[in-house]
Amino acid sequence: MAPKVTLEHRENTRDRILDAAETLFQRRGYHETSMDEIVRKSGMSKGAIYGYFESKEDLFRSLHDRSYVQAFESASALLTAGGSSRSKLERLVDIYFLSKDNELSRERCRMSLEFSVESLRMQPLHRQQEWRDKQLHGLIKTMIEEGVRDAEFRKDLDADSTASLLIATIDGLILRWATTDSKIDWKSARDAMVSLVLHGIAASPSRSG
Amino acid sequence: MAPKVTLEHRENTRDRILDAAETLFQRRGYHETSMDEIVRKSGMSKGAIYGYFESKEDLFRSLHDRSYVQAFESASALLTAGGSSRSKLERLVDIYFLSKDNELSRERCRMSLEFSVESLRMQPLHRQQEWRDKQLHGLIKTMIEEGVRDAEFRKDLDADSTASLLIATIDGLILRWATTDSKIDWKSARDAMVSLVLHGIAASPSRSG
Amino acid sequence: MAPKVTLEHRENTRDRILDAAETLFQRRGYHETSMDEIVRKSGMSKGAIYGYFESKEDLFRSLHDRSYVQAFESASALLTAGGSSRSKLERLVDIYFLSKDNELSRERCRMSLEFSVESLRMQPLHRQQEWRDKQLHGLIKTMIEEGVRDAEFRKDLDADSTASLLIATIDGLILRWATTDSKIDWKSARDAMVSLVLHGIAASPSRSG
Amino acid sequence: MAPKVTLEHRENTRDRILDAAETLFQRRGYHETSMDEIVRKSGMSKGAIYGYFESKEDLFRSLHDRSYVQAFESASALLTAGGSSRSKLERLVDIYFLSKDNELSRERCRMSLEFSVESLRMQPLHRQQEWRDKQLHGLIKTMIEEGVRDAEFRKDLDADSTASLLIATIDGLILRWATTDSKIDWKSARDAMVSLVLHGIAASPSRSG
DNA sequence: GATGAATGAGATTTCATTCAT
DNA sequence: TATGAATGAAATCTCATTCAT
Repeated sequence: MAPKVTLEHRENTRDRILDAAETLFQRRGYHETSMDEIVRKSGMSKGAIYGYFESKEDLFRSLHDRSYVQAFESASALLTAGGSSRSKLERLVDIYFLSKDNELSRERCRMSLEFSVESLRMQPLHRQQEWRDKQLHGLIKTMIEEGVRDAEFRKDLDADSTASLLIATIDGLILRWATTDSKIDWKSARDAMVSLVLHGIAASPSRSG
Repeated sequence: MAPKVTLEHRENTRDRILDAAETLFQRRGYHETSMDEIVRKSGMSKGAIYGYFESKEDLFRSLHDRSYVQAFESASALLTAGGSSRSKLERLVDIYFLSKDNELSRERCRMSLEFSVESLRMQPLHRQQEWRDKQLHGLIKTMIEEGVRDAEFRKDLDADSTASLLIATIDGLILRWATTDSKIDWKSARDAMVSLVLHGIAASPSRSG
Repeated sequence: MAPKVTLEHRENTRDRILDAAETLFQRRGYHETSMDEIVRKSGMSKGAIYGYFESKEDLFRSLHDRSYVQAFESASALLTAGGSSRSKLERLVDIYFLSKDNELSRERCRMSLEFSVESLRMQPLHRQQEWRDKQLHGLIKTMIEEGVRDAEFRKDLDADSTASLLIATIDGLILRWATTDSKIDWKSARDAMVSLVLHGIAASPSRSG
Repeated sequence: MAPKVTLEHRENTRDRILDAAETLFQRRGYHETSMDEIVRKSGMSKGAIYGYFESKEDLFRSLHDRSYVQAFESASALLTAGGSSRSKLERLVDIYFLSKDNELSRERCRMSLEFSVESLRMQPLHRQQEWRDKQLHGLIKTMIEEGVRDAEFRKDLDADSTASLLIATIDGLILRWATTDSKIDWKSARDAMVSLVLHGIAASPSRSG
């Protein structure tokens, strides 16, 4: 009856279910994972799971929520910490790819990608997702503006479109990474990307639009 | 009963099925589309469809094949045509986004994305997909090498990793595009991207990395 | 902790649960109403409800009990009160249709009907129900016998079968009433019924069997 | 491929499913009967049943349809056949209670009653049901008008409300019949009812309104 | 070859009831 | 005694695929 105990208990149980679902969705994909498997993995009963989540889709959604909040907090912390804009850029890229235990997580990227696809058919979520995208966009835009202010980045950069491109580029790397089986030397790929983003590929530093 | 007629007929029928599937997969997604719907849309019988395709997955695969071949041919043609490397870059971006009728097709991007996700669980296809990625990679690598040779691009570019990044960036834009509902001015987004890729974001043209 | 207070409390709680169930069963039907909804509506806990009622079915049964007792008391009172047999007949019909607040209650009729259906599969209850039917039958039989004695009704009436028919006719009206959505002028329907029951439809007053 | 064979086949299969469902719904009730039981009883596969009926509810609806059409045709035939109005009245009552094999079918009445209850929550069907009630009403109204014209029935009868009452009375008998377990001598109950309906219960033939 | 009725395993979800706290 | 989290059997329905005609 003590509410604190009950609440804590609910949190734990919820997390237990989310953990099981995360493992399975990452390993086998959303559609290939059945609720029965989540039941088995989590050790909970079917009814219990439906007491915490309205549906399989809601479970997926909630799982994404948790990941997003974790990732956003990490990104937020790193970007507000000190350091050069360049180093922030590097760390930003890392956040996307490193899981809790600082391991590159291809599975995680795959799930994230699958979520992007599925979320297209989840109307109410879609709104939320767009809001979050804006949040992230704002964060990175600020980082770029700081870089411009500190003269690390070009004066004539449009912070808005640059932020969009940056995000897209990182997303693209995730997609590649998630999609490929061949070993990639992650560090050098990241460095190459940062270098490209910093200096571009053009021969002359002439400014064209 | 001339075999040629029959072959032509088979081709047509096959395309009819693929067209129906394409429309439905794009509109409702792969998992949400049932074979019954494809039967209805295509006007073919169930047996007929299974005469042309081994399974629903095979149908999806074949559909992707057709799209890929079309896109690759377009890319190939554009890149071997004349023009500056910069203009090639611009056109390359366009190819990804423009459907047959030169319309931006968000639906198409979505299906392509869904295919990327699904293909992860389709082992035999996966190989093929990697081979194709290499093909595309080679095409773009060649384009970059030409750009370097013609002194349009920086001398110290690593063609390999630059090609990867380029592809990733474009993929990322697709993902954004497919995932977002808000109107995007496509031309200016593309120009911003090309500009970024060409000149980078760094303030000074000093070469680091 | 005086036992009387506790008993009173139990009665109140019991009624609170019955009220909640009544509202829901009438609004959504027995099968469509879940125990969770009753929990929510009544503001009681699950355990509490199961402390008062053995099962959902028992709850339904008890609810019917309460309604029946109320209705039977009303019928009993009206019939033993003075007045012509004809006026008793009229009032009898009304009792069936008027809820506590003297409003015609279609919902109530519907629930009563649903109960009749469900009770068929509730063996122990069935007995009770038959006993009650007999009780009501007796009440009405007595009323008819009085009517005959007072020369308001035909001498050759068989009180038994006439009572049955009378009940059936009223039940039939309930069924119609419960089942129809169209507005019915209740008073004139009742008067027509009483008139029909009194005088029959035959042209001549000749007595045939 | 011959359509006639296929159509006939479909009809037969459909009827086979309906027969199985009818038996079970009558024996155990709608809610207590599971689709699995219907599968077992009909000898069809689950998929097959869902190929013929959209849902369990649709199956119930269709079953009622079939019964209704049969009953209405019988009623229609009997009423348009010759004979006195009184004999028509008697036969009308019988139709309600006698199944195909001319057996009194309590089970059938129960199912019909349960359908009345369930249909309240089936909106689209509800409309149809009301239309049917009107159809039946019209049929009986005509019968009464003929009785009046032939001077078998009282001149001052209102055909409309009398038809309503008549139907209600029969429905009430069904309800009683369906609801009771005790043996009822059907013939004498019917005769008593017809007699009551013809001559009323009032002592004097004085016409009151 | 073509057809589409039939299959049936398996998916998600519900909900009356129990029982540890 | 009261609570409400947990249970888990059972329900409805889906759908890729097969195969007799």
